[in-house]
Amino acid sequence: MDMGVAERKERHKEDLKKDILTAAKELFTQKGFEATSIRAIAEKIEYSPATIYLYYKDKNEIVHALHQDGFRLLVSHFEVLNTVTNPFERLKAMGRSYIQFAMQNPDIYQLLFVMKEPLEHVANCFEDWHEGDRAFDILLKTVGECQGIGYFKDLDRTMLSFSIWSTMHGMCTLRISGHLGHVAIARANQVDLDHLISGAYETYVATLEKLKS
Amino acid sequence: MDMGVAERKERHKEDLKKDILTAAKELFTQKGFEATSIRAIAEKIEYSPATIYLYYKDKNEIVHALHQDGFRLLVSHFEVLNTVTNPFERLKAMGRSYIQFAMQNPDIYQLLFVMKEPLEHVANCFEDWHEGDRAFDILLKTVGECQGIGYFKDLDRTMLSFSIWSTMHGMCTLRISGHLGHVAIARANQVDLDHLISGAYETYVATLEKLKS
DNA sequence: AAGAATAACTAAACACTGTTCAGTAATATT
DNA sequence: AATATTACTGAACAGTGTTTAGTTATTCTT
Repeated sequence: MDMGVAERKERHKEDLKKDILTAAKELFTQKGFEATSIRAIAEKIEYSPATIYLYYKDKNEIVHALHQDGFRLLVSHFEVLNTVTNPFERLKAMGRSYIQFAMQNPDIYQLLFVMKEPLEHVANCFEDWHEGDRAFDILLKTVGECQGIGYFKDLDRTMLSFSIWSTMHGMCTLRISGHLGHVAIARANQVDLDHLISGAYETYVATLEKLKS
Repeated sequence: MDMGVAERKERHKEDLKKDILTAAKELFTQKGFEATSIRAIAEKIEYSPATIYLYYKDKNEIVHALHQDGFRLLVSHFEVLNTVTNPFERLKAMGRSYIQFAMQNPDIYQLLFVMKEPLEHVANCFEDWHEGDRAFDILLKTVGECQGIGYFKDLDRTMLSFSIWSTMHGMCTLRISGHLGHVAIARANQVDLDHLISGAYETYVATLEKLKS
């Protein structure tokens, strides 16, 4: 087999691998996660279900691949914020970006931060999940810089970062899972949940604002 | 059929309905949620799978029934705290209770606050979910009382309550889902995740503490 | 007490799911 | 042209939630 043909075939194989991924991503975000079957993905790319297993050993491996994509997307959201020089302003913008990311891509958000399966897959692979760590590193660094200009003076940087992340994550998951909506509707406080979320976020920001010495 | 026999049969039916529930609860907390099948529940109570559908129309209806139990358990955790007179101390204790509840009953916690299915079932039923609202009402009331003694003066009570709930929920879910562990291990900061959680919580409490005018 | 009605229960099936494996068809190498 | 390799798939396995037709067992009526 001459070199050109080998390359073409290799390219085709990688194309197909990507096709599976994009088909999966589309179905996941459309139908939701549990509702997407290997058979449905196979049908979308017009191959047999068994073929998918030649490119991904598991359904989890597919999820894991999307995982990496998702994190790259999130981190790219954050990287725009480097233009904001004031670290506290940057921290506030990060929070808003985080919420925005979760609201715009609820299924991907769940994939990254709620589902256990891809995480277990990562645990066996060691190698990656670097993307995920980088996102947290950005938060850690920003909190550190905030401390540099007088915020959060006597608080542990790591603990505070976890606490902030938890608040963001809690807001996003309560919104996505529908539990926030349920409590809100029961109270008829606020029908527009996006306003409720941003209201709660602004209130949280207000509490952080007061932590300047 | 005389009255005594009718009662006995009725009693037996309700017993069986409860037996299904306790079997389901046991399996859920043991094997996890997704891993528990109707067939497994049926085998545990030594009945046919089809019998379960005579007592519960859905798997979701079973989940929903456990839902109510779970909320009662959570609220009972909170009711002990009525002995704490200082509202801010009570709020702090509530947070700790909430975390403790989630750590001791991770599957029930997920059932109450993460899973969508039982929530959708509630949406069709209207009637209940009162238990869930009561839990949030307790938080709302406590935050209000804190404002009465000078805390959170210029903050919206409802928004702050949502924010606090989000923080608690975020900590618990990140812990339960394993995502907290993953980031922590990658940093080798803290192997004991329970210490990490309580550390993050204490840091959060410290931020709230400073919001007294 | 015998027959009709009702209630409780279940075997078996349906339409799914993820996954595996033997086997086929197409391509490349010798 | 014959062989080896690669890409792919049909069919099956073991499992899922759920439904339905049918079988017992119990109760009511005559």
